[in-house]
Amino acid sequence: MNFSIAEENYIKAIWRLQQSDSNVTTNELSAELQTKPASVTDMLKRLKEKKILNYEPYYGVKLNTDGKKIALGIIRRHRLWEYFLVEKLKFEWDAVHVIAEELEHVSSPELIERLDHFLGFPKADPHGDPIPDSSGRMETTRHISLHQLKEQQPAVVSGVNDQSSGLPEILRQKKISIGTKVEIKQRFLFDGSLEIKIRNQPLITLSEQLAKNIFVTPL
Amino acid sequence: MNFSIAEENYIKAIWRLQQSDSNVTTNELSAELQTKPASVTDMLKRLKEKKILNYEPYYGVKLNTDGKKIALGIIRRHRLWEYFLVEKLKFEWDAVHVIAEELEHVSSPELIERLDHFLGFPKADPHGDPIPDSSGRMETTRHISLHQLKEQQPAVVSGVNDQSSGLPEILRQKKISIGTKVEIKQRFLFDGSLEIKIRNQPLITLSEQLAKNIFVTPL
DNA sequence: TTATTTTTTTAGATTTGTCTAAATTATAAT
DNA sequence: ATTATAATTTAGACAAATCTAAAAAAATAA
Ligand SMILES: [Mn+2]
Ligand SMILES: [Mn+2]
Ligand SMILES: [Mn+2]
Ligand SMILES: [Mn+2]
Repeated sequence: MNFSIAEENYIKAIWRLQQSDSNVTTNELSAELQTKPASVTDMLKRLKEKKILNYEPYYGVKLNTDGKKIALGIIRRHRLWEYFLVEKLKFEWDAVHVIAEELEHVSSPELIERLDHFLGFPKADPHGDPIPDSSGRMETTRHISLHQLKEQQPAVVSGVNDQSSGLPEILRQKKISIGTKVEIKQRFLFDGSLEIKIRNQPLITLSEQLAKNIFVTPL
Repeated sequence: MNFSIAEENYIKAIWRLQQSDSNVTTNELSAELQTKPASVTDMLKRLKEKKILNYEPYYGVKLNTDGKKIALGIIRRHRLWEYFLVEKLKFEWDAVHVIAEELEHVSSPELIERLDHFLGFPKADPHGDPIPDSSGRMETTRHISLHQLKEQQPAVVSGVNDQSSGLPEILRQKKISIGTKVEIKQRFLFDGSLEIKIRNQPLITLSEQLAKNIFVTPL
């Protein structure tokens, strides 16, 4: 089956929301996609027709097996393009999400397989998010935000928020990137800021805002 | 101003038809775009509203200065992507046109400038068609089809039809590619076939059909 | 349990891009 | 100069994707 750009954006949004909350509501989707709830209802009815999700009026929606596979195909395209934009075209990684939102809808399977090969079959995109393989399999990363990390618990930076602009600049200055080993030494309740220890570096301070945009995997 | 995918496809089609025939008709466009003449009329009225072309009901259409600039932007994107697909992803050049038809509509100027840089500022796409620069300037190639070339007139292959599938295979077998020096030794009126001389090679035979899909610049 | 608030759906309208069938205009033929 | 043919436009319809305003249902509070 073939999906329009609008349909693909809905499918991807449902998939994303479904990760944290298995049942996705109309209002959640409307917020995620910047549309009105009435438009969401219309689209859900159309996608139900196409048999890729279970939609129960008033009770929310959930992608079925086919729907999930389609979503992972779109996510694969999105993340491969993001990797291309950063690794080959030398974009900063806070600029690529918007462009990949468009590129992900180019629908040639052969294009994506060749792109994957050209890029050397990357496992993760520039934000640390795993790239599904051509059959839709993807490693489930179990990472939490640095803000949620316990004190004195060593962890490695495994991801960053893909939407926030200006993040690369501040992380470069703080000498933090994906793969950096970190540990929270002190947390201030006053403003949520953190004192962080990085190997061979003096203690550095991170704001709550910043810590919420960095994701880590505890060791 | 911003243009939809449908609008961009019309603009590009008008530009192409306008090259051989300054005044473009509704039926020509309808054939080129595989739509009905009535749909063309509707779109021409919309594009006239946007002031990128001169459209006189019953008398055809012509892009104005703004329209031509927009067209060249789309053509630039199309041809840069084609170059990328062949040079980097190793597609055969008969497969790339369809994919570039989609990629050309991704609308980030920064993306295209970086892609151009990444590719080393190529001057022509895989079919020998010139790539406009970022301000829309493009060398005007004056090439004719090999079928139209005069006998005994040396010429160099400067382009191939970008739409015909199977062309790379036969040209590889005949040892013809862009840059090859050719000369027609004999033309058979019976079937329009040609006897061609290529440097250091025995005479080869080309069908009329094939000769019409190869473009040359007389020396 | 009833009333209030919030969420969601329905009804009806709009824009874009397409179509078919009919009417109109231009062009070619007699 | 009519008439016939071909090209083009208009009229009216439709699907996709969106919206606003109103109605309905569900969740929450009193
Ligand atoms: Mn998108
Ligand atoms: Mn990403
Ligand atoms: Mn196109
Ligand atoms: Mn081309």
